[in-house]
Amino acid sequence: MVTIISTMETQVSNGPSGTSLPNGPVISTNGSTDDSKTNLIVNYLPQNMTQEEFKSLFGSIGEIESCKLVRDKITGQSLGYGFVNYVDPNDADKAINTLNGLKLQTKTIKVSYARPSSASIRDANLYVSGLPKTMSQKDMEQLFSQYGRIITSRILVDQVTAGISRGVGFIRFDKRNEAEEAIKGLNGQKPLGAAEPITVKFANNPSQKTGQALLTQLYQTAARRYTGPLHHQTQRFSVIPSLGKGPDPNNSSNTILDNLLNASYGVKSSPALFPRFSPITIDSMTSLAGVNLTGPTGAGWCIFVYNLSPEADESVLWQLFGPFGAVTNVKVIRDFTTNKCKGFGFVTMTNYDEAAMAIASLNGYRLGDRVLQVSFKTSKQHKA
DNA sequence: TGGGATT
Repeated sequence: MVTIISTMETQVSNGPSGTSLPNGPVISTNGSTDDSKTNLIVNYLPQNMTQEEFKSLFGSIGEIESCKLVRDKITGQSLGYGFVNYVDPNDADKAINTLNGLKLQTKTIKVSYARPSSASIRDANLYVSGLPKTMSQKDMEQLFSQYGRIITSRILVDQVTAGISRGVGFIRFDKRNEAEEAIKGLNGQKPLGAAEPITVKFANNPSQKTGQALLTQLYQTAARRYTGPLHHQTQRFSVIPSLGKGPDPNNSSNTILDNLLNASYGVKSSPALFPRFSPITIDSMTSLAGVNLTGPTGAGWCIFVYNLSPEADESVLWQLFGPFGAVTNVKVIRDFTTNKCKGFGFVTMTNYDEAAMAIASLNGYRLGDRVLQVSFKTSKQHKA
């Protein structure tokens, strides 16, 4: 079996249709609301992200009218995408600008305006095989674009051959009838200069997954939850979040973090540095150091982040901690009058191993001209 | 011959 470690993909602008309108919900003459400027679709969400985490992430931008993580009807498993409808169109715009491209675990999420829901846009995804290995994603799009508007395209590439095309890809059209026309026109045809004909057919639906495949997926999801991130994940993506105003991931000043991550990511946990939560640990820590470790109090593991800049906002914390695992909440503590960050914040993570990995990796991390201090949140019981 | 975009 060949492991897919990366893919190439386009980002098609999905902007709201029509002319610009004043803020707030727009009521049309037939009574339906026009949510084209407030309703977003979010793609490539991590498989284990919950509805609550989803809402927390997008709620950090502004007031949400409604949001939904789409799940499989039968298994309840996340389908990896969801919808967020904001009250204010400005917040929808802000969400696209600040959260599109955010790295969460093994995924890079995509945030764009949702197209109006309609039967005509369903089942418009095509599976293409037999592509010449030299054909780029752009070439493929050019070939298919004569049949309609392309929403996404992707060519699968192989790890061992350093990103060489596997001759297999996907094309999603805006409309199903466009996809049908593309099949009629291109299935069994040789692209210009190609030796072999390509195969074009409708792609399988996620809900058409076999029972066996679902079991495999469930097993892998469960295994990942308990053994920590897979080693190959460090190769798929830079685990160092690329922050617009932060340090350059390619800059050598981050080599300490690089090494820490590369050393840490293949292992299950760092028990010597971060002993697992247990009553004995709490007792000894409390009595010896006058410090209480915060346990998994239903909400998860609370992490204290110190030395943030006055301009820091919630999205910085999402960007820093999101790649390490499930984050349920982030909070920047601000001065009441100036609304500037007071230099610290909190992050809540669901799983101990992921929280420990985030702390081990981000404590001492240089964010701009500041060095972060990151630890489990403690509460001083007795002042020395 | 296979990722995950329409509630």
